[in-house]
Parts: sequence; C-alpha cells; structure tokens
Amino acid sequence: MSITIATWNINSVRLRADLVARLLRDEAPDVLCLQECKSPVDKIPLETFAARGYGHMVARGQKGYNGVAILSRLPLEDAGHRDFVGKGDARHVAARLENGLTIHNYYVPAGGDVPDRDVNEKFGHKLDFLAEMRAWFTDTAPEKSVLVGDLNIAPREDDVWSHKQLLKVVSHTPIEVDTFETTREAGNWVDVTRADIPEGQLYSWWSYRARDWSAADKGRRLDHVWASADIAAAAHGSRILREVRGWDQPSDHAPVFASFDL
DNA sequence: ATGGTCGCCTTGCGA
Repeated sequence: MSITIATWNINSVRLRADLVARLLRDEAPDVLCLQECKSPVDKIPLETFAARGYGHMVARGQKGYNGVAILSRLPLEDAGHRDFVGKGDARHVAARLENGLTIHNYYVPAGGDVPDRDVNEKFGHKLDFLAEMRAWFTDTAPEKSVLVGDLNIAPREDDVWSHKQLLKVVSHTPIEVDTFETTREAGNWVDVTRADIPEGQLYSWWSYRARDWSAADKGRRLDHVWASADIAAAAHGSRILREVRGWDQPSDHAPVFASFDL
C-alpha cells in the first residue's frame, strides 16, 4: 500500500479553501497536513474538502492564530496533541491511519526578528519548543511515524538562497540549526525530502515582500517531512510544488509531498 | 536600499 502525504502552511484555511480543494483535485494526496489554519476547528470548511473525497479530519484550532489540521481520504483516529511550552497554542496534532501509521503535524513558532532570547522572548520560546520536542523523542522513541510541518528552520546551506547572508536571520542561525539537528537525531528521524533529493537548492517558502518572488528566488526550506527510522526506507517520491506559490492569492509556502510504501 | 506584503485578533500584531 502506497500512502502519499503532503504538508502545506496555508496561511488561513478559510481564505484559501478553494486553493486547498484545487491541490486535492490536482495532486490527490492521501493525507494533507495544514498549518496556520487561523481558524477554530468548527469554522474549518470541511464540507468543501469532503466534497473532494476528504471527509476525515483531525485538527486543533484557535481564533486568528496558529491552527493545525490533518485532512484525509482514509479513515483517521485522533492520536492526541501536546501543548508545547504550556501556552495553549494550537501547534501540534497527531492522527493514526488504520494501517497503524501515526502522523504528527507541527507548526513550530517562527521566533520573531532578533535571534537573541535575552531581548526577544519569541526566540526563546522557539528554542524551548524544540527542546521539548527533543525531550519527548528521547523519552519515547518514535516508531512507524511521520512528522511533518512548518518547522520554521532551514537547516542546510542549500536550504536557503544565501547561507552567508542568512547566518544572523532567524530560521537559519547556528543555534537554531544545531537545535533542529539534535532534535531530529533524538528521535532518529530521517529527513525524507533530503534523502530523496540530496543535492541542490531546495525551498518551500518565499516572502510576500519580494517584488517578484520567483525571479528573486530568495527562498528557504522551512517545511519538512521526517520519517521514523523503521519506515524511512519506505519513503520515496519527494517533491516541493513550487508552482503552487504562483497561484492567485497564494500562501507564502509551497506544499511538500512524500510517498511511503507500507 | 534596513524597505517590502500578507491575514486577522485590526488602526496593531504576528509572520
């Protein structure tokens, strides 16, 4: 059985419900994980997605901020959520498929503008969030699991348009990259996108502020698909759908896809 | 060149 999973920071699921429906129609993933839904769960337009065959959803939401949802055309069981850093933010939710695969959907805090936790508490919050993820993975080794989401860190030099120019820019600072890698390694997670596409520049986000985002191409790979080590060899077919960033009234993120033969 | 653009909690804030 092959399962295709996609992750996409949608930046308002209500404003962009038609774009979600278009992606479901054109690309037909089995599971689509969304971040920054910016909606209470009961206001997510599930009927729009159910009409496309995606009637199963597990989500956590809040008004205006954050929000994560897992849409599926296969039955889903709610596998809970965790309130990282105790702020009550809707930044994590998990679901389980009938074949036993657990899917974790994360929206890691962006971390503000200044990469110094002494003057910017949002940066400290981001590092603390990652440390809590790491502690959880150390305590309970993930098995038969996929972790996806907007992790708001671009770890590799070829995950950003300019390694040198972004060394002091939140999302690519050494402390974030180190924390990101120790967090991933604590769970023996495999970076599926880079296992499939090991060479070359790879981005999933381009700022709204660029005059011409595609020509400037100042992107970063902030959105990730990880697999637990026991199923990593089953992963294949990773892609980032750059063209989706060019749709009308787009999200500033492109969706990331991976498939698993389970 | 320290700007620029989004979306919602709105005339500010978070990204």
